[in-house]
Amino acid sequence: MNAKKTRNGNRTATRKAAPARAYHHGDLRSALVSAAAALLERDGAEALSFRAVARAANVSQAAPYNHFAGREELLATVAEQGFRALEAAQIAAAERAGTGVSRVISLGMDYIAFAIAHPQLYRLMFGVGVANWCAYPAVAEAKHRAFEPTRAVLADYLGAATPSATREAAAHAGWGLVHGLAMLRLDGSVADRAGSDDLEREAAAIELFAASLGRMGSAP
Amino acid sequence: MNAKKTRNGNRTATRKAAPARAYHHGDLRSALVSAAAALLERDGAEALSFRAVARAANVSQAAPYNHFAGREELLATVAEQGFRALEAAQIAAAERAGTGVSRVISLGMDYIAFAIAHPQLYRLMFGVGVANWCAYPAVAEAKHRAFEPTRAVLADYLGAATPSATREAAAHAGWGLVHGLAMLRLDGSVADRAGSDDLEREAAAIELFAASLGRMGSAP
DNA sequence: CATTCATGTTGACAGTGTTAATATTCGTGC
DNA sequence: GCACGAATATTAACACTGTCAACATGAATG
Repeated sequence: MNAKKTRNGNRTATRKAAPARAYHHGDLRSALVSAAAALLERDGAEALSFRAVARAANVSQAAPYNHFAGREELLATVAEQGFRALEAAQIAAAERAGTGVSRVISLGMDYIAFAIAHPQLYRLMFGVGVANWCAYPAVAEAKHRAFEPTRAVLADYLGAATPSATREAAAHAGWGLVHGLAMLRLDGSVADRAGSDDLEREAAAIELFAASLGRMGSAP
Repeated sequence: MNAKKTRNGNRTATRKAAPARAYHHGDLRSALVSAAAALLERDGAEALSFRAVARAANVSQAAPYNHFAGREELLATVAEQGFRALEAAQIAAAERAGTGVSRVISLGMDYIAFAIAHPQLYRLMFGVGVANWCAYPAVAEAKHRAFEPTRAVLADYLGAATPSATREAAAHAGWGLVHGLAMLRLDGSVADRAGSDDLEREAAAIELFAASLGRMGSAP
Protein backbone atom coordinates (compact mmCIF):
# COMPACT_ATOMS: atom_id res chain seq x y z
CA MET A 1 0.00 0.00 0.00
CA ASN A 2 2.87 2.36 0.67
CA ALA A 3 6.39 1.61 -0.58
CA LYS A 4 10.11 1.74 0.10
CA LYS A 5 10.30 0.32 3.61
CA THR A 6 13.87 1.54 4.17
CA ARG A 7 15.61 -1.55 3.05
CA ASN A 8 19.06 -1.35 4.50
CA GLY A 9 19.69 -4.15 6.95
CA ASN A 10 23.14 -4.92 8.21
CA ARG A 11 25.70 -2.36 9.17
CA THR A 12 28.63 -3.38 11.35
CA ALA A 13 31.24 -2.07 8.91
CA THR A 14 32.96 -3.96 6.15
CA ARG A 15 35.17 -6.02 8.41
CA LYS A 16 38.07 -3.61 7.75
CA ALA A 17 38.92 -1.36 10.70
CA ALA A 18 37.14 1.94 10.09
CA PRO A 19 37.75 3.50 6.69
CA ALA A 20 34.52 5.45 7.18
CA ARG A 21 33.73 5.52 3.46
CA ALA A 22 32.33 2.17 2.58
CA TYR A 23 29.31 2.68 0.35
CA HIS A 24 28.49 5.69 -1.71
CA HIS A 25 28.69 8.11 1.08
CA GLY A 26 30.39 6.23 3.86
CA ASP A 27 27.66 5.79 6.27
CA LEU A 28 24.89 8.18 5.83
CA ARG A 29 22.16 7.51 8.34
CA SER A 30 24.49 8.21 11.24
CA ALA A 31 25.77 11.25 9.36
CA LEU A 32 22.15 12.29 8.98
CA VAL A 33 21.40 11.70 12.61
CA SER A 34 24.42 13.74 13.65
CA ALA A 35 23.53 16.56 11.27
CA ALA A 36 19.96 16.50 12.49
CA ALA A 37 21.06 16.67 16.11
CA ALA A 38 23.31 19.62 15.36
CA LEU A 39 20.65 21.51 13.42
CA LEU A 40 18.12 20.69 16.12
CA GLU A 41 20.11 22.30 18.88
CA ARG A 42 20.75 25.32 16.67
CA ASP A 43 17.30 26.05 15.28
CA GLY A 44 14.80 24.01 17.23
CA ALA A 45 12.66 21.09 16.22
CA GLU A 46 9.99 22.88 14.21
CA ALA A 47 12.66 24.41 11.95
CA LEU A 48 14.37 21.09 11.36
CA SER A 49 13.57 20.27 7.75
CA PHE A 50 14.34 17.00 6.10
CA ARG A 51 15.86 18.80 3.14
CA ALA A 52 18.09 20.92 5.36
CA VAL A 53 19.45 17.79 7.01
CA ALA A 54 20.19 16.27 3.62
CA ARG A 55 21.90 19.51 2.62
CA ALA A 56 24.00 19.52 5.78
CA ALA A 57 25.16 16.01 4.92
CA ASN A 58 26.09 17.08 1.37
CA VAL A 59 23.56 14.80 -0.14
CA SER A 60 20.53 15.39 -2.25
CA GLN A 61 17.02 15.94 -0.99
CA ALA A 62 15.70 12.41 -1.48
CA ALA A 63 18.73 10.45 -0.35
CA PRO A 64 17.63 10.21 3.29
CA TYR A 65 14.59 8.24 2.20
CA ASN A 66 16.86 5.26 1.76
CA HIS A 67 17.50 5.26 5.50
CA PHE A 68 14.37 6.74 7.06
CA ALA A 69 10.75 6.31 6.16
CA GLY A 70 10.29 10.06 6.52
CA ARG A 71 10.98 13.12 8.58
CA GLU A 72 9.11 11.71 11.54
CA GLU A 73 11.28 8.63 11.73
CA LEU A 74 14.40 10.76 11.64
CA LEU A 75 13.10 12.84 14.54
CA ALA A 76 12.27 9.65 16.38
CA THR A 77 15.79 8.38 15.90
CA VAL A 78 17.25 11.62 17.25
CA ALA A 79 14.90 11.41 20.22
CA GLU A 80 15.88 7.81 20.87
CA GLN A 81 19.54 8.79 20.87
CA GLY A 82 18.64 11.55 23.32
CA PHE A 83 16.99 9.11 25.68
CA ARG A 84 20.04 6.88 25.58
CA ALA A 85 22.27 9.83 26.42
CA LEU A 86 19.99 10.75 29.29
CA GLU A 87 20.10 7.19 30.56
CA ALA A 88 23.90 7.21 30.48
CA ALA A 89 24.02 10.51 32.32
CA GLN A 90 21.62 9.26 34.98
CA ILE A 91 23.55 6.04 35.49
CA ALA A 92 26.79 7.98 35.84
CA ALA A 93 25.17 10.36 38.31
CA ALA A 94 23.78 7.51 40.36
CA GLU A 95 27.19 5.87 40.60
CA ARG A 96 29.00 9.10 41.32
CA ALA A 97 26.64 10.31 44.04
CA GLY A 98 26.88 9.50 47.74
CA THR A 99 24.12 7.90 49.74
CA GLY A 100 20.78 8.69 51.32
CA VAL A 101 19.03 11.97 50.60
CA SER A 102 22.01 13.50 48.88
CA ARG A 103 21.98 10.74 46.31
CA VAL A 104 18.35 11.40 45.46
CA ILE A 105 18.93 15.12 45.19
CA SER A 106 22.03 14.63 43.11
CA LEU A 107 20.22 12.41 40.63
CA GLY A 108 17.36 14.84 40.30
CA MET A 109 19.61 17.84 39.80
CA ASP A 110 21.55 15.92 37.19
CA TYR A 111 18.35 15.21 35.33
CA ILE A 112 17.50 18.89 35.22
CA ALA A 113 21.06 19.72 34.23
CA PHE A 114 20.75 17.41 31.24
CA ALA A 115 17.58 19.15 30.13
CA ILE A 116 19.21 22.55 30.43
CA ALA A 117 22.34 21.43 28.61
CA HIS A 118 20.34 20.17 25.62
CA PRO A 119 17.13 22.19 25.67
CA GLN A 120 15.98 21.56 22.11
CA LEU A 121 16.79 17.88 22.30
CA TYR A 122 14.86 17.61 25.55
CA ARG A 123 11.93 19.44 24.00
CA LEU A 124 11.99 17.00 21.12
CA MET A 125 12.04 14.03 23.47
CA PHE A 126 9.03 15.24 25.41
CA GLY A 127 6.30 17.24 23.80
CA VAL A 128 7.47 18.29 20.38
CA GLY A 129 8.26 15.62 17.87
CA VAL A 130 5.44 13.19 17.54
CA ALA A 131 2.17 13.32 19.41
CA ASN A 132 2.86 9.95 20.90
CA TRP A 133 6.12 8.05 20.86
CA CYS A 134 4.14 4.86 21.27
CA ALA A 135 4.28 4.54 17.48
CA TYR A 136 8.02 3.96 17.80
CA PRO A 137 8.72 1.07 20.18
CA ALA A 138 12.45 1.74 20.19
CA VAL A 139 11.84 5.25 21.47
CA ALA A 140 9.38 4.05 24.09
CA GLU A 141 11.85 1.49 25.35
CA ALA A 142 14.74 3.97 25.44
CA LYS A 143 12.55 6.32 27.42
CA HIS A 144 11.63 3.58 29.85
CA ARG A 145 15.26 2.68 30.37
CA ALA A 146 16.18 6.30 31.01
CA PHE A 147 13.71 6.23 33.87
CA GLU A 148 15.21 3.18 35.55
CA PRO A 149 17.96 4.94 37.57
CA THR A 150 15.42 7.20 39.22
CA ARG A 151 13.23 4.24 40.05
CA ALA A 152 16.14 2.26 41.48
CA VAL A 153 17.62 5.07 43.52
CA LEU A 154 14.28 6.02 45.00
CA ALA A 155 13.45 2.42 45.84
CA ASP A 156 16.81 2.04 47.52
CA TYR A 157 16.30 5.29 49.39
CA LEU A 158 12.91 4.26 50.73
CA GLY A 159 14.17 0.84 51.78
CA ALA A 160 12.81 -2.63 51.26
CA ALA A 161 10.35 -2.25 54.12
CA THR A 162 8.31 0.24 52.15
CA PRO A 163 5.36 -1.33 50.35
CA SER A 164 5.94 -1.84 46.65
CA ALA A 165 2.96 0.30 45.72
CA THR A 166 4.34 3.21 47.70
CA ARG A 167 7.71 2.82 46.04
CA GLU A 168 6.06 2.86 42.64
CA ALA A 169 4.14 5.99 43.50
CA ALA A 170 7.29 7.63 44.82
CA ALA A 171 9.18 6.81 41.64
CA HIS A 172 6.36 8.15 39.55
CA ALA A 173 6.20 11.29 41.62
CA GLY A 174 9.94 11.72 41.48
CA TRP A 175 10.11 11.50 37.73
CA GLY A 176 7.12 13.75 37.37
CA LEU A 177 8.71 16.26 39.67
CA VAL A 178 12.07 16.56 37.93
CA HIS A 179 10.49 16.41 34.50
CA GLY A 180 8.03 19.12 35.42
CA LEU A 181 10.71 21.32 36.94
CA ALA A 182 12.85 20.92 33.83
CA MET A 183 10.01 21.77 31.48
CA LEU A 184 8.99 24.79 33.48
CA ARG A 185 12.51 26.11 33.37
CA LEU A 186 12.95 25.46 29.66
CA ASP A 187 9.68 27.27 28.99
CA GLY A 188 11.05 30.30 30.75
CA SER A 189 8.26 30.02 33.28
CA VAL A 190 10.67 30.50 36.13
CA ALA A 191 11.89 33.91 35.12
CA ASP A 192 13.64 34.77 38.35
CA ARG A 193 13.16 38.49 38.55
CA ALA A 194 16.22 38.63 40.79
CA GLY A 195 19.34 36.56 40.13
CA SER A 196 19.30 33.05 41.57
CA ASP A 197 19.41 31.41 38.17
CA ASP A 198 21.50 28.59 39.57
CA LEU A 199 18.72 26.06 40.05
CA GLU A 200 18.18 27.20 43.61
CA ARG A 201 14.45 26.77 43.33
CA GLU A 202 14.76 23.35 41.77
CA ALA A 203 17.21 22.21 44.41
CA ALA A 204 14.91 23.41 47.15
CA ALA A 205 11.93 21.66 45.61
CA ILE A 206 13.75 18.37 45.19
CA GLU A 207 15.21 18.59 48.66
CA LEU A 208 11.79 19.22 50.08
CA PHE A 209 10.40 16.24 48.22
CA ALA A 210 13.19 13.90 49.22
CA ALA A 211 13.26 15.01 52.84
CA SER A 212 9.54 14.66 53.40
CA LEU A 213 9.61 11.36 51.56
CA GLY A 214 12.31 10.10 53.87
CA ARG A 215 10.45 11.20 56.95
CA MET A 216 7.59 9.06 55.76
CA GLY A 217 9.50 5.80 56.08
CA SER A 218 10.40 6.32 59.71
CA ALA A 219 6.91 7.37 60.76
CA PRO A 220 4.20 5.20 59.18
CA MET B 1 11.78 46.52 8.36
CA ASN B 2 8.87 44.09 8.20
CA ALA B 3 5.34 45.29 7.46
CA LYS B 4 1.65 44.94 8.18
CA LYS B 5 1.61 45.08 11.97
CA THR B 6 -1.95 43.75 12.19
CA ARG B 7 -3.67 47.03 12.19
CA ASN B 8 -7.04 46.38 13.71
CA GLY B 9 -7.35 48.19 17.02
CA ASN B 10 -10.74 48.55 18.63
CA ARG B 11 -13.24 45.78 18.84
CA THR B 12 -16.04 45.97 21.40
CA ALA B 13 -18.74 45.65 18.72
CA THR B 14 -20.46 48.46 16.93
CA ARG B 15 -22.40 49.64 19.94
CA LYS B 16 -25.43 47.64 18.74
CA ALA B 17 -26.22 44.57 20.83
CA ALA B 18 -24.70 41.55 19.05
CA PRO B 19 -25.70 41.15 15.41
CA ALA B 20 -22.59 39.02 14.96
CA ARG B 21 -22.08 40.14 11.37
CA ALA B 22 -20.70 43.63 11.53
CA TYR B 23 -17.87 43.94 9.03
CA HIS B 24 -17.24 41.77 6.05
CA HIS B 25 -17.26 38.52 7.88
CA GLY B 26 -18.78 39.27 11.24
CA ASP B 27 -15.93 38.88 13.51
CA LEU B 28 -13.19 36.87 12.09
CA ARG B 29 -10.30 36.62 14.51
CA SER B 30 -12.47 34.92 17.12
CA ALA B 31 -13.87 32.71 14.37
CA LEU B 32 -10.29 31.95 13.42
CA VAL B 33 -9.31 31.22 16.99
CA SER B 34 -12.28 28.89 17.41
CA ALA B 35 -11.55 27.11 14.16
CA ALA B 36 -7.91 26.78 15.11
CA ALA B 37 -8.78 25.33 18.50
CA ALA B 38 -11.10 22.81 16.87
CA LEU B 39 -8.56 21.76 14.24
CA LEU B 40 -5.88 21.61 16.92
CA GLU B 41 -7.73 19.09 19.03
CA ARG B 42 -8.52 17.05 15.94
CA ASP B 43 -5.15 16.89 14.19
CA GLY B 44 -2.53 18.15 16.59
CA ALA B 45 -0.43 21.28 16.59
CA GLU B 46 2.11 20.35 13.93
CA ALA B 47 -0.68 19.70 11.42
CA LEU B 48 -2.42 22.98 12.14
CA SER B 49 -1.83 25.03 9.03
CA PHE B 50 -2.67 28.68 8.67
CA ARG B 51 -4.38 28.00 5.37
CA ALA B 52 -6.48 25.19 6.80
CA VAL B 53 -7.72 27.52 9.52
CA ALA B 54 -8.65 30.12 6.92
CA ARG B 55 -10.43 27.42 4.95
CA ALA B 56 -12.34 26.26 8.02
CA ALA B 57 -13.54 29.82 8.52
CA ASN B 58 -14.69 30.05 4.89
CA VAL B 59 -12.26 32.77 4.12
CA SER B 60 -9.35 33.03 1.77
CA GLN B 61 -5.78 32.14 2.57
CA ALA B 62 -4.48 35.64 3.26
CA ALA B 63 -7.43 37.02 5.17
CA PRO B 64 -6.09 35.97 8.60
CA TYR B 65 -3.11 38.25 8.08
CA ASN B 66 -5.39 41.16 8.86
CA HIS B 67 -5.80 39.82 12.39
CA PHE B 68 -2.60 37.93 13.14
CA ALA B 69 0.97 38.70 12.25
CA GLY B 70 1.41 35.07 11.23
CA ARG B 71 0.84 31.48 12.14
CA GLU B 72 2.89 31.77 15.29
CA GLU B 73 0.76 34.56 16.67
CA LEU B 74 -2.37 32.54 16.02
CA LEU B 75 -0.92 29.60 17.92
CA ALA B 76 0.05 31.94 20.72
CA THR B 77 -3.50 33.23 20.93
CA VAL B 78 -4.90 29.71 21.13
CA ALA B 79 -2.39 28.89 23.84
CA GLU B 80 -3.29 32.00 25.78
CA GLN B 81 -6.95 31.03 25.64
CA GLY B 82 -5.96 27.61 26.89
CA PHE B 83 -4.15 29.05 29.88
CA ARG B 84 -7.18 31.13 30.73
CA ALA B 85 -9.38 28.06 30.59
CA LEU B 86 -6.96 26.20 32.82
CA GLU B 87 -6.97 29.07 35.28
CA ALA B 88 -10.76 29.05 35.40
CA ALA B 89 -10.82 25.30 35.95
CA GLN B 90 -8.28 25.55 38.76
CA ILE B 91 -10.15 28.36 40.48
CA ALA B 92 -13.36 26.38 40.27
CA ALA B 93 -11.65 23.29 41.64
CA ALA B 94 -10.12 25.24 44.51
CA GLU B 95 -13.50 26.64 45.49
CA ARG B 96 -15.33 23.36 45.13
CA ALA B 97 -12.82 21.27 47.10
CA GLY B 98 -12.85 20.69 50.84
CA THR B 99 -9.99 21.52 53.14
CA GLY B 100 -6.57 20.26 54.14
CA VAL B 101 -4.90 17.46 52.22
CA SER B 102 -7.97 16.60 50.22
CA ARG B 103 -8.05 20.11 48.80
CA VAL B 104 -4.48 19.83 47.60
CA ILE B 105 -5.09 16.45 46.05
CA SER B 106 -8.30 17.62 44.45
CA LEU B 107 -6.60 20.60 42.83
CA GLY B 108 -3.78 18.46 41.50
CA MET B 109 -6.08 15.83 40.09
CA ASP B 110 -8.13 18.52 38.44
CA TYR B 111 -5.02 19.89 36.79
CA ILE B 112 -4.22 16.51 35.33
CA ALA B 113 -7.84 16.03 34.31
CA PHE B 114 -7.66 19.27 32.32
CA ALA B 115 -4.58 18.08 30.50
CA ILE B 116 -6.21 14.76 29.66
CA ALA B 117 -9.42 16.43 28.53
CA HIS B 118 -7.57 18.69 26.07
CA PRO B 119 -4.39 16.82 25.24
CA GLN B 120 -3.43 18.69 22.09
CA LEU B 121 -4.19 22.05 23.61
CA TYR B 122 -2.09 21.18 26.63
CA ARG B 123 0.73 20.06 24.36
CA LEU B 124 0.54 23.36 22.55
CA MET B 125 0.63 25.30 25.81
CA PHE B 126 3.73 23.49 27.01
CA GLY B 127 6.34 22.22 24.65
CA VAL B 128 5.00 22.47 21.15
CA GLY B 129 4.10 25.84 19.76
CA VAL B 130 6.91 28.27 20.17
CA ALA B 131 10.27 27.51 21.68
CA ASN B 132 9.68 30.10 24.32
CA TRP B 133 6.43 31.87 25.14
CA CYS B 134 8.49 34.73 26.55
CA ALA B 135 8.14 36.37 23.14
CA TYR B 136 4.43 36.75 23.86
CA PRO B 137 3.89 38.62 27.13
CA ALA B 138 0.16 37.95 27.10
CA VAL B 139 0.80 34.22 27.03
CA ALA B 140 3.41 34.43 29.75
CA GLU B 141 1.04 36.34 31.97
CA ALA B 142 -1.86 33.97 31.35
CA LYS B 143 0.41 31.10 32.24
CA HIS B 144 1.49 32.79 35.43
CA ARG B 145 -2.10 33.41 36.44
CA ALA B 146 -3.01 29.79 35.81
CA PHE B 147 -0.39 28.87 38.37
CA GLU B 148 -1.80 31.10 41.11
CA PRO B 149 -4.44 28.70 42.50
CA THR B 150 -1.83 26.02 43.10
CA ARG B 151 0.40 28.52 44.83
CA ALA B 152 -2.40 29.83 47.00
CA VAL B 153 -3.80 26.46 47.98
CA LEU B 154 -0.39 25.07 48.87
CA ALA B 155 0.51 28.15 50.87
CA ASP B 156 -2.75 27.89 52.76
CA TYR B 157 -2.19 24.19 53.31
CA LEU B 158 1.27 24.69 54.76
CA GLY B 159 0.12 27.50 57.01
CA ALA B 160 1.48 30.94 57.68
CA ALA B 161 4.07 29.59 60.09
CA THR B 162 5.99 27.97 57.26
CA PRO B 163 8.85 30.12 56.00
CA SER B 164 8.10 31.90 52.78
CA ALA B 165 11.01 30.25 51.00
CA THR B 166 9.69 26.83 51.86
CA ARG B 167 6.25 27.77 50.63
CA GLU B 168 7.73 28.93 47.37
CA ALA B 169 9.65 25.72 46.97
CA ALA B 170 6.56 23.69 47.78
CA ALA B 171 4.51 25.59 45.21
CA HIS B 172 7.20 25.10 42.62
CA ALA B 173 7.45 21.44 43.43
CA GLY B 174 3.69 21.06 43.34
CA TRP B 175 3.33 22.58 39.91
CA GLY B 176 6.28 20.64 38.64
CA LEU B 177 4.78 17.45 39.98
CA VAL B 178 1.34 17.77 38.42
CA HIS B 179 2.75 19.13 35.19
CA GLY B 180 5.22 16.31 34.97
CA LEU B 181 2.61 13.69 35.74
CA ALA B 182 0.33 15.15 33.09
CA MET B 183 3.04 15.21 30.44
CA LEU B 184 4.12 11.68 31.19
CA ARG B 185 0.58 10.47 30.80
CA LEU B 186 -0.02 12.38 27.58
CA ASP B 187 3.20 10.95 26.17
CA GLY B 188 1.87 7.50 26.81
CA SER B 189 4.79 6.86 29.13
CA VAL B 190 2.52 5.35 31.74
CA ALA B 191 1.21 2.55 29.62
CA ASP B 192 -0.34 0.52 32.40
CA ARG B 193 0.11 -3.00 31.20
CA ALA B 194 -2.83 -3.99 33.40
CA GLY B 195 -5.96 -1.84 33.69
CA SER B 196 -5.84 0.93 36.29
CA ASP B 197 -6.08 3.69 33.72
CA ASP B 198 -8.07 5.80 36.13
CA LEU B 199 -5.26 8.03 37.34
CA GLU B 200 -4.55 5.72 40.23
CA ARG B 201 -0.83 6.26 39.95
CA GLU B 202 -1.19 10.01 39.73
CA ALA B 203 -3.50 10.12 42.71
CA ALA B 204 -1.07 8.04 44.73
CA ALA B 205 1.85 10.26 43.77
CA ILE B 206 0.04 13.47 44.63
CA GLU B 207 -1.26 12.02 47.87
CA LEU B 208 2.22 10.95 48.80
CA PHE B 209 3.55 14.39 48.04
CA ALA B 210 0.82 16.20 49.96
CA ALA B 211 0.92 13.88 52.92
CA SER B 212 4.65 14.04 53.42
CA LEU B 213 4.54 17.77 52.86
CA GLY B 214 1.95 18.11 55.60
CA ARG B 215 3.94 15.97 57.99
CA MET B 216 6.76 18.43 57.52
CA GLY B 217 4.93 21.36 59.13
CA SER B 218 4.17 19.52 62.35
CA ALA B 219 7.70 18.18 62.81
CA PRO B 220 10.36 20.74 61.92
C1' DC C 1 -22.72 61.04 -2.56
C1' DA C 2 -17.69 60.62 -2.33
C1' DT C 3 -13.84 59.37 0.38
C1' DT C 4 -11.33 56.59 3.37
C1' DC C 5 -9.75 52.88 5.57
C1' DA C 6 -10.37 48.38 7.56
C1' DT C 7 -11.13 44.24 5.67
C1' DG C 8 -11.14 40.30 2.17
C1' DT C 9 -9.33 38.22 -2.50
C1' DT C 10 -6.13 36.84 -6.11
C1' DG C 11 -1.79 35.63 -7.62
C1' DA C 12 2.76 34.81 -6.91
C1' DC C 13 7.31 33.19 -4.69
C1' DA C 14 10.29 30.31 -2.07
C1' DG C 15 10.43 26.40 0.69
C1' DT C 16 8.72 21.90 2.39
C1' DG C 17 7.56 16.48 2.55
C1' DT C 18 7.11 12.94 -0.48
C1' DT C 19 7.21 9.98 -4.52
C1' DA C 20 8.48 7.97 -9.23
C1' DA C 21 11.82 7.35 -12.55
C1' DT C 22 16.52 7.23 -13.36
C1' DA C 23 21.42 6.86 -12.68
C1' DT C 24 25.31 5.24 -10.17
C1' DT C 25 28.13 2.31 -7.56
C1' DC C 26 29.10 -1.93 -4.32
C1' DG C 27 29.42 -6.81 -3.53
C1' DT C 28 29.35 -11.03 -5.42
C1' DG C 29 29.00 -15.18 -8.55
C1' DC C 30 30.72 -16.83 -12.91
C1' DG D 1 38.01 -10.03 -15.38
C1' DC D 2 33.26 -9.14 -15.83
C1' DA D 3 28.30 -9.15 -15.81
C1' DC D 4 24.50 -8.95 -12.72
C1' DG D 5 21.40 -7.76 -8.79
C1' DA D 6 20.96 -5.08 -4.82
C1' DA D 7 21.84 -1.06 -2.38
C1' DT D 8 22.31 3.58 -2.72
C1' DA D 9 22.13 8.44 -4.65
C1' DT D 10 20.08 11.94 -8.05
C1' DT D 11 16.77 14.48 -10.72
C1' DA D 12 12.15 16.03 -11.61
C1' DA D 13 7.79 16.62 -10.27
C1' DC D 14 3.39 17.10 -7.26
C1' DA D 15 0.70 19.06 -3.67
C1' DC D 16 1.09 21.73 0.07
C1' DT D 17 2.63 25.46 3.18
C1' DG D 18 3.79 30.52 5.07
C1' DT D 19 4.06 34.91 3.47
C1' DC D 20 3.73 39.00 0.78
C1' DA D 21 2.21 42.57 -2.84
C1' DA D 22 -1.36 44.23 -5.58
C1' DC D 23 -5.98 44.65 -6.11
C1' DA D 24 -11.11 44.64 -4.93
C1' DT D 25 -14.88 45.53 -1.73
C1' DG D 26 -17.76 47.41 1.43
C1' DA D 27 -19.03 50.25 6.01
C1' DA D 28 -18.92 54.30 8.25
C1' DT D 29 -18.48 58.94 8.11
C1' DG D 30 -17.73 63.57 6.15
